[in-house]
Amino acid sequence: MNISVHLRLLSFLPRTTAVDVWALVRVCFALMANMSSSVCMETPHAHGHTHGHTHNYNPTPGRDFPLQIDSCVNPVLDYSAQMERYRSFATFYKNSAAAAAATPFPQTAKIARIATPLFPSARLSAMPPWPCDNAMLWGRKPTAVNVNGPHTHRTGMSRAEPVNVHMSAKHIPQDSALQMGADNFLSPLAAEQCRGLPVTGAECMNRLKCPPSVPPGGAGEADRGGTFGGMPPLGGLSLPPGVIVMTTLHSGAGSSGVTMSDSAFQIANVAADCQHSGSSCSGSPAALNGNANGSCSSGSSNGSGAAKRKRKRCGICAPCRRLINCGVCSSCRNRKTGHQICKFRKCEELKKKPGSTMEVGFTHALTHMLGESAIGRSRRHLPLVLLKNPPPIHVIKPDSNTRRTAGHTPTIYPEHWGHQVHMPRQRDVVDEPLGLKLTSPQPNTNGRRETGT
DNA sequence: TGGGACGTCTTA
DNA sequence: TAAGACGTCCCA
Repeated sequence: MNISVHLRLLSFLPRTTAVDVWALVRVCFALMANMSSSVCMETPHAHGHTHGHTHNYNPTPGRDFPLQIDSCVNPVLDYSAQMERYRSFATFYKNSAAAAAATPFPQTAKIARIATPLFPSARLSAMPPWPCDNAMLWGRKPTAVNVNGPHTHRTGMSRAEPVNVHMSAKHIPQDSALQMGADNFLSPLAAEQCRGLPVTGAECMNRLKCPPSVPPGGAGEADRGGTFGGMPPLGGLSLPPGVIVMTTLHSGAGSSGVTMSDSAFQIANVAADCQHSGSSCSGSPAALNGNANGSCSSGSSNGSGAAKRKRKRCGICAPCRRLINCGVCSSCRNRKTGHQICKFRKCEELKKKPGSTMEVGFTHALTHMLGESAIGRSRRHLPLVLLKNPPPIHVIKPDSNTRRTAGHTPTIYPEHWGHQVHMPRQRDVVDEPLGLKLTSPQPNTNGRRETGT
């Protein structure tokens, strides 16, 4: 589907004013910009050609609608093709893992290789196959789009060529198509705000683009099949299937608000857990870390020597929100023996030693903000918005092909894409933030054998 | 009961 | 110090 198609449709309408036409054009452009690359801003009739191609288009009702439908399907075809490409590359990486392990490879290069989108085209062009995922995190500058001119060709785009309006979308190089889609959709402001934020591009896009009036759990991203607001679910080449879009309290574009949203939610979790688990915490921020120095105790793990509870993923940090195993890191390769989560999904909080978490800083901040030790007291002392409106997690229900076997988070390999996945249960996020159950140093009950391997 | 994942120790 | 290995926890 492309703009020209809509303009063709407009040709069937009664005569409208130029202003009306371009108002509709802008609407169509806003809706379709992220879906296709076959963009030509001319109306199909009688326009002066200053560019190199001509339009031999005579709309015939009843004959042209199949063409229009075909144009609508093209993005879906591209999507399937992208998924097929991804699976092939996933297979490639999987098969070549052994060879890669045997070959000396600089660590930085290895990380870069893993962290880079698996699509070669995306690597080459710094453009992921879905425009809204990690795109902005790669520092790609969106291209300004001028849709106001009556004869605007999008030849000013960075790498896009002039595209014939009659060219089917599937004949267009995918890079160009995707680039155009993303660039049309993103504003420079959005890119700047997303850059550097510890969020995925998808989430950033939601934060930036979702209107504040969209109620959590309503007609949100999940209901639209993972597409962004304002985009039709079919053909919206936005997110790979299974990627869950997490929205936050703040729908505004302020980066500070975004950061504060996550942080505040984490604080809320900490405080909530203290009360929820029947624990009693002192007002000391250190207690909130749940480390041995804290005075937070609970019924299940008191300081007298109860079993040390494992910390759990915070569910908030970027790695936690990453849902798909890279499949190529050592943890993924040695999953059976390593028993470790993908390195890129390892919770940032779990990477830290207990007691060196960020809650201390935010606890202080919140304490100062509220004028009292809210964390050490009760949920009643938390900002009401945090209690009544925790950041919603839109969970896409897994289909029948996606098993839920893990105790924590399902492992999603690239080859599982195409099925929908879901996030760690909300209870993991809300009820058991990291560290709170840790009370005192315990003898090593886990650990390896006494004798080396 | 199977499997994901954390904690800790060992090794390079 | 990072990475790997493995016991153990935890959950469905």
